[in-house]
Parts: sequence; structure tokens; C-alpha cells
Amino acid sequence: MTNPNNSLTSEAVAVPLLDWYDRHARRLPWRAPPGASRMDPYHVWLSEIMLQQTTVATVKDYFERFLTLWPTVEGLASADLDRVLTEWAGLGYYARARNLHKCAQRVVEDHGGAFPDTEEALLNLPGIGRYTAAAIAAIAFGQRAVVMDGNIERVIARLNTVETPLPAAKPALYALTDAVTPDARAGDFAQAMMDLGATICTPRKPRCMLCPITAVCAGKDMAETLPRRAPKKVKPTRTGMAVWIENTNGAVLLRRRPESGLLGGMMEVPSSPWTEGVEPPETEEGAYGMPVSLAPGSFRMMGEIKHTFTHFHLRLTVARAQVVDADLPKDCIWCPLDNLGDVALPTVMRKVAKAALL
DNA sequence: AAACCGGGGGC
DNA sequence: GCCCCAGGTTT
Repeated sequence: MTNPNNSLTSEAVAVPLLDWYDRHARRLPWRAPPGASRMDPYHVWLSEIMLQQTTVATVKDYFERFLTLWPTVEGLASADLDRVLTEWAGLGYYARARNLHKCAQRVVEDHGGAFPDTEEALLNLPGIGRYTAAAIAAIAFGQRAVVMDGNIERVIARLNTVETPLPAAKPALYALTDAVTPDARAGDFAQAMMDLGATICTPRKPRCMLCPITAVCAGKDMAETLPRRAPKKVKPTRTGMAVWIENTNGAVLLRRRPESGLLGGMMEVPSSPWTEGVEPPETEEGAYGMPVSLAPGSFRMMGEIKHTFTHFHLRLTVARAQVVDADLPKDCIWCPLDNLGDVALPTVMRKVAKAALL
């Protein structure tokens, strides 16, 4: 691939970068120690799915926990989806967990339990897009693949002073990444670029003085301003009221959300609809009409929690009440307070629980 | 193009 | 503490 600005070669970038990587590579649970045998594709895949939209520090414990529970892809494939969602709780983007489970089953059923070793075949698996297919091909199978994620986009935009805003700049950034990707050690190169982006070539306050490739970086004097981005949209605020309903056995009423959409398949504290542009409800009238009768006088306001999703802010008032009688639909359970840690509760609902129990 | 979450950094 | 932000896949 020709180099569009005709200045940066793979050698000028990859040699000092890989040298830095060999000396400073972070020891991570999913990374082979230097000189060790190749990583298990199952481990590479699991870590890459978790690392989508999620930081290394957050992923570490989840990764080790998943491998303890399911040491092989066959084990994960035969696990209950609800168990996988429970273990995934807190990582966010729960469609990833559903696709993870589906992908494990496809690997077992269609590929005899072995991950395919081409980008094209990997791309056909659920939850594996362009980035993850390239990363697995390079890291697990030693192939030359062009790996592009947000960190690498940033490093490349700065190296070449690309001033076109994202996402329009993506094709140019891909070509520039292709131009500096070496034939050998493409997997280590990709990991080195991502490490560099995470620790040195950071979005704000980049540490150019510590950068192993600062000598060949065209953008080092304007690094913090790159890459440029199209202006972001403002998020609206939605409000509602969540009602923490307890029975006399010390259990709380939880409901499973629909399989798809926001927090798909996760458990929730029942709440009123989340509506935009109104003040959060503070009376019983705002409560969701669950098929329960509440003990007279047991309804109390417990405070308010805030949470932000991809496309809106949420303010939920939290109320607490005692139940007298209930005829629960199938998607509802009574969860003993001691078992709250063992259900698929997303972070926003853990905030609700905390407010209700204070 | 829009939907999809949570944690961490900067102030 | 409170913003503000970055970040792949699917539809």
C-alpha cells in the first residue's frame, strides 16, 4: 500500500514502536508472556469482546471470572444465557453478552469448537465486526491484518496531522494504518498502537515526551487537538420514578426487561415510563401500576438517582413501599435481599437499590 | 444515522 | 463530586 503523504514507512514507525512494546508491554491476563506460545483464540476473542467500548482496568476482573467459570468455548456455549448476563452485569452494552453467548454456540456447532482463522469467517460470527475480526486474525493467528480502533485512529491522525474530522476521515486513517502495519508481528503492532493510545497518546494531555515515535510524529505540537470530530449532539433528560417494593420475607420485587433494546434482558426495579421534559414524579401517582396492593402508609420517597445512557440522561426518583398482596406476572420475581448480588442488575438499578436501602 | 452503558480523567 | 468523554457492532 502506498503511503498517502509519502513520508511515514512501516519501518520508521513499527521498529521503534515494537521495541518500546517489548520493553514496556503491560502484563495482561489475555496476553502471552514474551516468547511464550501463541494465545488461545478463545481467550483473545473473549478479551476483545469485553474490550469493545470498555477500558482495560474494568475488563481484567471480568475476564478472569469468565475463564474460571467457563474455561472453554464449549463450556460457555452450554451455559445459561441468564447466567452469562448476570456475570456480565456492570460491563454495559448487554447486547455484547447476548452475542458472546450466541457466538460461542456458533463456534461449537459450525466450527467444531475451534475459532475460524480468517477475517472473513470471523466477520460472519455474531458480535464480531471489522475491528474484532482483524484483531483476532492478527493476535491469535499471526496474520497480517489492518487493525483499526479508536486508539489507533487517534495515534494515526496525530502521526500524520490528519485534520479532516471523524467520521469522514476514517477511510484515510485506514489507508494510513495499512501503510505502517508491518508484515511480521502485526498482532503485536496493533496491541502496541493501542497501548500507546491508552497510556501515552491519550485523548487529552498526551505525554509526547515519553512517546517512542515522537521523532516521526508530524502532529506532536498539536496532538491534543487531533483527531477532529464532528460536533456532538446534546442529550435530552428523561425522568421517572422507581418503586422498591418489599414483601414480609425480606425480598424485593424485580422485573425482567424485554429481550431487545435498552438494558435488554436485564432485571430492573419496576418504574414509571421514562419521559422527556417533565419534572421527576414525587407522589404515588407517578409509580408504575404493578399488579400489587401496597400497605397503607408504607409508601415513602427515598431520594433521586442520576444515570447517563448513550443518548439520554436519566433522573429517577426512588420510592419504597411494603406489599400486602400481589399476583405477579411471569417476568417478575421476588428476590431475597441477600441474593441481589446474584441477579443481572445493571448499574443504574444498583444505584436505585442503594438509594432505596439507605 | 441512531441505538447501545459504564468507568475514568480532568477540573 | 460533577461533568465530559471515548469507544465497536448492529440495524
